[in-house]
Amino acid sequence: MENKVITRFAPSPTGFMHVGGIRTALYAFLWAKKNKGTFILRIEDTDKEREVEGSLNHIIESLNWLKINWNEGPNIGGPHNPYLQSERLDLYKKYAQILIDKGYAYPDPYTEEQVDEFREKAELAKKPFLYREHRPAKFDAWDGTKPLRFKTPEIKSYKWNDLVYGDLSAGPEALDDFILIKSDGYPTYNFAHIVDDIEMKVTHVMRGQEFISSTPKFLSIYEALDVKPPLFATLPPIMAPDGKKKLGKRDGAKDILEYRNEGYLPEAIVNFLALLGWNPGDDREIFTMDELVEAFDISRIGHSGAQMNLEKLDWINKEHIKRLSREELKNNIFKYLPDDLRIEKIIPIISERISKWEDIKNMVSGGELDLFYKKPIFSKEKLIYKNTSPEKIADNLKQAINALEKLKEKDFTNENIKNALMQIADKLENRGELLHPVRYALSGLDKSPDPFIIADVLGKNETLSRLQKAI
RNA sequence: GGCCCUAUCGUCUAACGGUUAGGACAUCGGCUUUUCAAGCCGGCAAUUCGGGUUCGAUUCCCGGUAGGGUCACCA
Repeated sequence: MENKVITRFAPSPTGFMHVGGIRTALYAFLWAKKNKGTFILRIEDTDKEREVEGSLNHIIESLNWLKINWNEGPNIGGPHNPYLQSERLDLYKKYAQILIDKGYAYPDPYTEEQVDEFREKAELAKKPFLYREHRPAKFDAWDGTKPLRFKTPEIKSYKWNDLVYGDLSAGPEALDDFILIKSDGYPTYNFAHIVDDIEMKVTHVMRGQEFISSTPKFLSIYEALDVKPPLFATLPPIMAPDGKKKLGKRDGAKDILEYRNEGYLPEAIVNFLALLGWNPGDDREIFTMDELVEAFDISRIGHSGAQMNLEKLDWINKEHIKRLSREELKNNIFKYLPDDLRIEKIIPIISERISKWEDIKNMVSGGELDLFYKKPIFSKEKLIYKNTSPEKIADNLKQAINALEKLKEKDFTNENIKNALMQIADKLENRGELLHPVRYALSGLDKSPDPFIIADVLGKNETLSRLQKAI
């Protein structure tokens, strides 16, 4: 099993998850699954300043909801315990010592203020800030109170291969003596993630485009440690709705769990995000998770940023709703109804009209379902179909009542009602002379489901009573 | 400012030198029909610009333009 694929998703617990992070997690997950490999969840909690309480649970809940399941990680453990970086500090110290021994790390002698000054100077001169230009001539021993910096072995240009972007390169200004261990004893991302990826034997690293420019730093660390780097797969950014910049929390990137609250199916979110930056190479658009695993391929990940398209998400969600079993539909729908007495009959009305569960709320209060929960209020004028006379309409309604009365209670079904009414309607000049007033009498709405299903749902008594009232 | 990445319908994208530039969402129109929704059929709609290379460029190269990223004791 030397070639086993191992991927990881390594969020920091600094708040909720949004689509960007989820998509990265999804791709790493899909790639591991496709190759029957391992998907690791690792928590990069090395910045205690930015840490947000409850984030870890939130991350776990979000991924669980979407069924992006990890083989190793917090709360389930694994061969590389623990999976919280804050609990792996000894390991980073060990690797830091290796670098110190090799002469590739040294304590930063400056104060933070001094470094800030260097930075401001560089900014003023419109030059990139490079700490290494201020690298001290000789180094003290590291006592742990100062930040430990990497001593870049060789300042050069890097070229490397990326599974998505192909050949990438960066100039020497991408290389610097960055901090390995902070003065608080915690490692930086730049260092910790490399140590962990080595220890956890990660084979494919997937992450956003924003890391391209720091890849030379990572490569120089791998070189200094004399370890072969993993394969890199860089993901294109997800853009804010205006398409102008990378989507971030500030641009309205939502907590992924909000989509759950609004009534999106996890399968739809996964499907949507999979297609945002990747395509299967054919015309398929609707995928289950298993189908995604099957179809996914790194080589078909795109290079350019993609904008969130909520309308498409609605459509995808709708398609997934269509594919639900009756039982699954019922389980999702009943929560939104005032009572579940009529749920069996109402399901078809709902399922073809909504794109997400939350839409049912609007159907119940003031929408197409309202008529089942209270008596309709209707106007005489609207009962009239086009130019038909009121007398004629009343007569038609009477015929309808007569026909429906003949139906036994248990035969009072959508189909039988339709047959009975259509028989009358077909004799008229216009079916609408009967069907419109019936529909309107039953619903009191300009827009509603068809009269047959309404009558079916209402039942015989209520149907006749409403028709009688209309006359 | 340096370095890096990107550029096909409004949006997501396909076409990896030769296609009437394809699909999907959205939109518009028609059919169906008692209204709405759904469904079916159809329309509109794109290769950022300028140079090359080539018999031939959406596709390869160079440049412009535009957008994005990055230059932290954040990840």
